[in-house]
Amino acid sequence: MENKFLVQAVRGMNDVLPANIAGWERLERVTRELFAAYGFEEMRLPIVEHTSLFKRAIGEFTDIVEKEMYTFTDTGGDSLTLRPEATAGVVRAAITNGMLRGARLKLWTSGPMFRHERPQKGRYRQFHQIDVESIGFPGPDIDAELIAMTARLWKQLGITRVKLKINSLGTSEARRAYREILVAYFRQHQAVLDADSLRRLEGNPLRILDSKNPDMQAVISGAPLLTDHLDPESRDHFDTLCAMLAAAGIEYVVDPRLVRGLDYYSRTVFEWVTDALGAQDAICSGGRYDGLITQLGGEATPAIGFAMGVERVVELLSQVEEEPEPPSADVYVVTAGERAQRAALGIVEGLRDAMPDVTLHVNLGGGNLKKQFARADKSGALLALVLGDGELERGVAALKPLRHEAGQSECALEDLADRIPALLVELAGSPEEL
RNA sequence: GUGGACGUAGCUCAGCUGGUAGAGUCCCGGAUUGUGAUUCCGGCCGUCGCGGGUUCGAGUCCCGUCGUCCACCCCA
Repeated sequence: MENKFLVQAVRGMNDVLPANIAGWERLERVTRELFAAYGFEEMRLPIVEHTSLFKRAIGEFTDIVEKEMYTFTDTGGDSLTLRPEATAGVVRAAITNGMLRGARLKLWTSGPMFRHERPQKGRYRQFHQIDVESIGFPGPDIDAELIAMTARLWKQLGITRVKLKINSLGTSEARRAYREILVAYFRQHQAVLDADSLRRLEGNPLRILDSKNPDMQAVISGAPLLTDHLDPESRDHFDTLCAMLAAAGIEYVVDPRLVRGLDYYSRTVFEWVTDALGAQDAICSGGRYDGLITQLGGEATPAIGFAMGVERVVELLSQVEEEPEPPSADVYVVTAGERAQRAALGIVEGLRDAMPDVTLHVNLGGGNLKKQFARADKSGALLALVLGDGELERGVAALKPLRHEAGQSECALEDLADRIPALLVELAGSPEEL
């Protein structure tokens, strides 16, 4: 408090504290197992890449590149950037490690991403993504499988307030042609466009379509649809994807206005949204990027991927389930007397060897017995193990149940490793309120 | 980047129209010097986010700034 202006977290960069870690660990565990079951392999990538990688992959005129990247010059004079997303790095790694020839890669990675945005709920400057990429599969079968895998993930996590939106952006040629038609349309109605839309008319006219401004809805609903201007191959690709999703029983809505803010997407795009998180409602989204790899200098390879916002999914998780009790100790060891205190570590190490599954918390930092028992109680332990000078002289220790009326008993030191696990099973079976 | 709300003890909060701060909880000690959670008694903890202004006097009013939250924007 006194050094507040000196010791301060960087804006938009959060600590995840022990009280909140459960959801993170659960999401990490479930995704790890699920991805392995679908044949995806983990890779770990640098957080920093050359700035030019993101400029070329994401697009020079996107918001991310224009105003959100953490870019700096290192002491060698290179322009480097803290990754704002994961796909560019995965593709770069596939190229530079010679993984592309005849590639059929199923990869996933995770970690922090960085974007300099104004923080709000579900949007932070350092945030975490779990990212999945399939490289070398033309689809649409892999498109459907990826989406099915995400649907299964929500099911396994117990998340229900989500909806799947899909769309096709067509090939980059088709998109370019559509873009001209769209710009022509909006220019005819330029008088009713708001300031944001006028700005986007030059840079990224497709984004005008998902404006939230109520006054814009009339113009937008009258705009020509990308869906009506797809090239025949993309049309087939998308129709087959829809049929496969339907056959798999996965609910979706086709949203012709679903466009992405990154330039590399082509054909299939999808987004899982929720109504439970406020304005930052996209929890998982991605799409196909068939042209990106050649654009970055690799041999032509089709690919599709998605990223999930960890903070957002964890927030959803915390809404659907009680925060689990923090892990508590089985046994709390208290000591009485100087000799017992010195002997305690050795005795406990021996017990850890003999009963590795029992969690033993040893009282640290001294304190009288009153104090030690108060700590034992707060630790949640079922049992207190009392090592006192008097007991040790007789070769015994005292065992006191902390959640039961059952009285304290003595046990020979050499029998503790047998007696404690048996007692814990007994005590765990019938917890009483004291 | 734009707009709005809010910053008081470690935590949760109260402080009416300006008269220099309070509760609960937590923590510590005692009643019980080898036995916890309940009870009772006592104690510690604040430059009222920070800086400036108005005033005899500012937690309270004004300005600036930093931070948090929400929305726009953006997106995972």
